[in-house]
Amino acid sequence: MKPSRTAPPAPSLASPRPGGARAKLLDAAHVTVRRKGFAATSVDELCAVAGVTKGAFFHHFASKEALGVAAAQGWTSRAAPMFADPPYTKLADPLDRYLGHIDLRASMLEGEPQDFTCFVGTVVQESFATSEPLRAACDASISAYCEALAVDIQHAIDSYGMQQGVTALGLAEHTQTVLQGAFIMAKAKGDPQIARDSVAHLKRYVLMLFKRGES
Amino acid sequence: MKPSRTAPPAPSLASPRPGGARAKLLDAAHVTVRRKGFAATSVDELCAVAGVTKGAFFHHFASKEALGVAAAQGWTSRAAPMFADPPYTKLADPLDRYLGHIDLRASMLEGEPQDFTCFVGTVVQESFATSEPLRAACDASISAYCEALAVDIQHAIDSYGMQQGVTALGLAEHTQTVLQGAFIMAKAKGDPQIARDSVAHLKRYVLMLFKRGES
DNA sequence: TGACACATACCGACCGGTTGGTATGTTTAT
DNA sequence: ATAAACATACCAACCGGTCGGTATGTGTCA
Repeated sequence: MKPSRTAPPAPSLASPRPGGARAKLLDAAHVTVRRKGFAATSVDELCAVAGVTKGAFFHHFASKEALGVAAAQGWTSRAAPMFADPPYTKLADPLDRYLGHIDLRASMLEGEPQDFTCFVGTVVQESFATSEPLRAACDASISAYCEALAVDIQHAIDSYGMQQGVTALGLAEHTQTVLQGAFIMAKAKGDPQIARDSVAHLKRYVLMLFKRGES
Repeated sequence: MKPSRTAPPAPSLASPRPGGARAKLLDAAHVTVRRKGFAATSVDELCAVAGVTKGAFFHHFASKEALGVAAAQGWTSRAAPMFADPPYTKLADPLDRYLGHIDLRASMLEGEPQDFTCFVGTVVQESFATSEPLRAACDASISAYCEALAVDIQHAIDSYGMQQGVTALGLAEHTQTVLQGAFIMAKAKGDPQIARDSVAHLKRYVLMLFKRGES
């Protein structure tokens, strides 16, 4: 609430040093919050995981909520290379690029849920009604993902055609919906297999929509 | 942790009185936890919402975790009438019954997210790695839903046939996956429209799978 | 070059309030 | 009467956040 005492508590916007306390706290949040949730993760624990002190925490972030907002923004940048780097992005057919992305997401569903699930999906579920800044930051991250994915889908629709009522952004959002739901199912079962199965259903749907599937 | 002092703290299993403190606390948990999450909901707040005292709370539940387990079990019973009562359950065609259920779930996606989202989905996301009893109770509730839904789907498959790789239980689980994901998206956007859109995609998929849809 | 002014990064003891949980007394239905 | 159902009072641990302080740059002017 208060604008703090003498020094503004978010000064390192121009210097996101890789080994600095700020970056280490953001990493610690991505790891710890995905395992325990946001509310159940204390500032002290975040500091312990990051190997910094509480003084450093409140030097870089005005509050725990502000750390959450910054971590949500950082999650988007962390996920960005997933769209730029992989080999399937070089494919000529935009539908192949979309399908390649779905395959990539399916292949990531391995190991422990806390290692493949989504930081912003976890946070928004707890905070949507209690913290508008957190909700908005998580929404921005999810929306950025959907909009990036919608580009290839739109190109695929332009090439292959599409039935009424299906839009590129809508299909991208449905893709994200299935992934978020798959994370919850994997957490409930303690096994990522059920998540892979749902992504397989999604791929089958996409193939049928674009009339590439058979039977 | 400790097995408690003199009186066992869960004595009212044989007397689930409708107006009793136990039932009121379970209701309060369903309402409050869906809005704020499990960890962020304190025992004091639960008691205040239920209109009972802390003494009553720990008379009926050995711990906050035990309340969560009981509330997850209670969520299943609370959702049960949704499968037994509605008019579509009287339809002769099992596929119509499945589609009727999807329509019902879509029609429920209105108002504030905290009023239509899933208690066990919310809880399991926070607790899957930190409380095995909670995770198991949420898993049991979700699995019961999927198995109930799979009955009609299996009948539909028996009538209409199905391509390889698609099972009744798998499709029921995918249905649940889309719903859980839709809840998260609605929370992020603060608007249930995106959730309804995803359920529409699910229905289109089911229609195509059973070759009832066109183009 | 060097010294002064100032900003940034970080430390860790400390604070008041809240937390889940306990101990014990009182009411109520059988 | 008696046991379950509830209320009151309380506690130690932990919570997010604040505090005064230090160490290390970094720009500036002589």
